[in-house]
Amino acid sequence: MTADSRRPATMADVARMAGVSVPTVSRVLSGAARVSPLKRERVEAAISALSFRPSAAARILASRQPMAIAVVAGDTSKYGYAETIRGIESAARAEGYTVMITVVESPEDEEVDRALRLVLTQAIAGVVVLKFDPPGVAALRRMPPDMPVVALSGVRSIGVRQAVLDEASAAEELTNHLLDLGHATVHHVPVPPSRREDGRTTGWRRALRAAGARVPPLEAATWSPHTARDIGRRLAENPDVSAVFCGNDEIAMGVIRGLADRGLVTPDDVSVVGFDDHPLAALWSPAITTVKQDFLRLGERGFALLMGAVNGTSTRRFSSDRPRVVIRSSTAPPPARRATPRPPA
Amino acid sequence: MTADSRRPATMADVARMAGVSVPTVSRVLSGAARVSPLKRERVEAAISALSFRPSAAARILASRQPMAIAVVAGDTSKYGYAETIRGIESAARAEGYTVMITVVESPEDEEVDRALRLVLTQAIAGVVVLKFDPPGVAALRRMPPDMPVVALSGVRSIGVRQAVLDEASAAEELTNHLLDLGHATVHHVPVPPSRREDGRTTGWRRALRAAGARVPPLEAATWSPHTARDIGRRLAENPDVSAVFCGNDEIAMGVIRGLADRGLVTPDDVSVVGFDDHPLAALWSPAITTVKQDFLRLGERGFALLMGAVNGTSTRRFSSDRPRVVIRSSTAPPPARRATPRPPA
DNA sequence: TTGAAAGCGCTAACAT
DNA sequence: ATGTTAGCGCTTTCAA
Repeated sequence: MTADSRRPATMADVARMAGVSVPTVSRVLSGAARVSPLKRERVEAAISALSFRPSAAARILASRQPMAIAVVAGDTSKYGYAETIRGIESAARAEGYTVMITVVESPEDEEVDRALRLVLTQAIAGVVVLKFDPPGVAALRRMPPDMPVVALSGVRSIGVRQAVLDEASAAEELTNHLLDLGHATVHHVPVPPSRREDGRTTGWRRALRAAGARVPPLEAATWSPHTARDIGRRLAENPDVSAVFCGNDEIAMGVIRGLADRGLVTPDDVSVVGFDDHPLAALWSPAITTVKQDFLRLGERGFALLMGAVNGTSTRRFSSDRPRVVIRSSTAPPPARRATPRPPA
Repeated sequence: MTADSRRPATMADVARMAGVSVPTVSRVLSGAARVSPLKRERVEAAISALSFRPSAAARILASRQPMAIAVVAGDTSKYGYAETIRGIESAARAEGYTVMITVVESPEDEEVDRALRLVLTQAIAGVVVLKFDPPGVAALRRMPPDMPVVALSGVRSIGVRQAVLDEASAAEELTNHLLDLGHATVHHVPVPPSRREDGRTTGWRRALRAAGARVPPLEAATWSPHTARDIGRRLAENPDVSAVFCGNDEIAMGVIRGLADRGLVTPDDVSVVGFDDHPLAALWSPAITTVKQDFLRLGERGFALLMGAVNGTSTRRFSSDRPRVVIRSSTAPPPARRATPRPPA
């Protein structure tokens, strides 16, 4: 008479126990249709007596409405990525959606397809791609055309539904801040490159060109601040360097430290700026002039765009936000004559 | 004759096009049973011609094997959390599992249940709970007993399958390092509290007691390093303070900065240690003495434990790892007489 | 090696 | 307001 207790309870079990039909149980659960108080009560009693939890797979199969979305990203734990994901998750949760995360480790087709297969094999309503790096770009390119997709990134591109942070404009403004202080030019240490030049570098170059300033060669960094420290030491040897625009705040911290290793003080000898407004940027000594990127909102905007596409409630394909320059203590006018670097220990 | 192109292709479409039965298509896809090369080839051709992607919901319904797990956490973007999640995701991906993330914002039953309902309503094989904070503890408590669960945390507790980092032992060792340098006692700024005292605080207290040192009152911090900075300024006023054990590296950075605001130099005037080995801890000035926590491996170990439970391949319920003290430049013997703090500006 | 038949547990359409 | 009837798109017996 009683259901096998090794097997999870089904709606049929609940219906039997409550003396109603299966659809009535479904109605109680969804709250969509009216059910008489008596039956509703009996159903609820049966549900908790049996610890019934509805099967997501069956629900999705019958209703064709997956209540999950996927996020595809080249990384999840670096500051900007983690914050963006947090924004997506919180917006999704507010709408009753769950977020699946899959990392794409490299831009090679094989690796991208393997990661995408994992995701596309799940029951999802759509995908948000973090197009911050080559794996993200590659993943976006290989998404099936019938899947609702939103790309999140720092530069506008064509053809995709996307939410962006206009990094180029902010980078231009930041570079101009340094030029306005009197620096003859601004050196640049970009974040590890996407295939295309990123918005930060584009904005920097645009500002220098517009000001007729010399455009110095790029210094290639990695995501590790320790590499940036080495770069800082190297920049210290170059007397032309009086201002450095770093691709993000962690790189700026490394560069400042590297300059300090050679006896150069920021901002007295060399001004340094970062990007992102990392939570520790304001705490650094000196506090770092940077650009505040609202990654949390980027994630929220991305999710909203995706929902518009999924529900057909909106045909908006684009959402842009302008990051804000935050001036702190790591920038100052260039010194009359820059200190000579202390030789390596 | 041809399938409605508005509707995604199903296995039946593929079977029809390839001139085989539906189960044969299924066999080709799963690779489980042998299929004649000819039919296999025709099936594969049909699959790509129709851009067929199998329905996850249907597969899970029929096979009862969800290829996803859920992660429940009080936060996702703070360093330890993000790294742990990264470890879970990469281990999961290697086994063909996808990871769903849901945040529990507060420990109140209502909020916890709302978040859990979201997760338990999805097709998942099991759950990993990040039991680092009160929401995590609450979530764990309210998980249904029939769901495979693994808890990840810094202290061992009973009854749950869990992977832990033995924070108490490491904290004790770290505190002893300071006592061995000659400090009369060690002040403590814990991370925001779980209901129970965390392992870091426990280890600190244990070391002081064992050494017969005075146990100073706790300084309540928040997750923000700026609060920690205020605490640093306050500690500067107290001449008894010669060594400070901070609950994590970000708090240590704040405290160091706050002490510096009052003219006190680390480690000359006051030694400061952190916890976690945040990527920026080594770059800070001075480089911070801390405890390296391998969150990435914690996540991997947690996933492995969960798989053991899900597949019944292993009955292991516990996995422990001992974090490692990393001595850098923020600790030194106490000064003969500590400098007097510079008055607030 | 292959196909036919029978579900998996739910929702939706329809009838009452 | 409620029950009956049909699927949703797969996997899994079972026969052949």
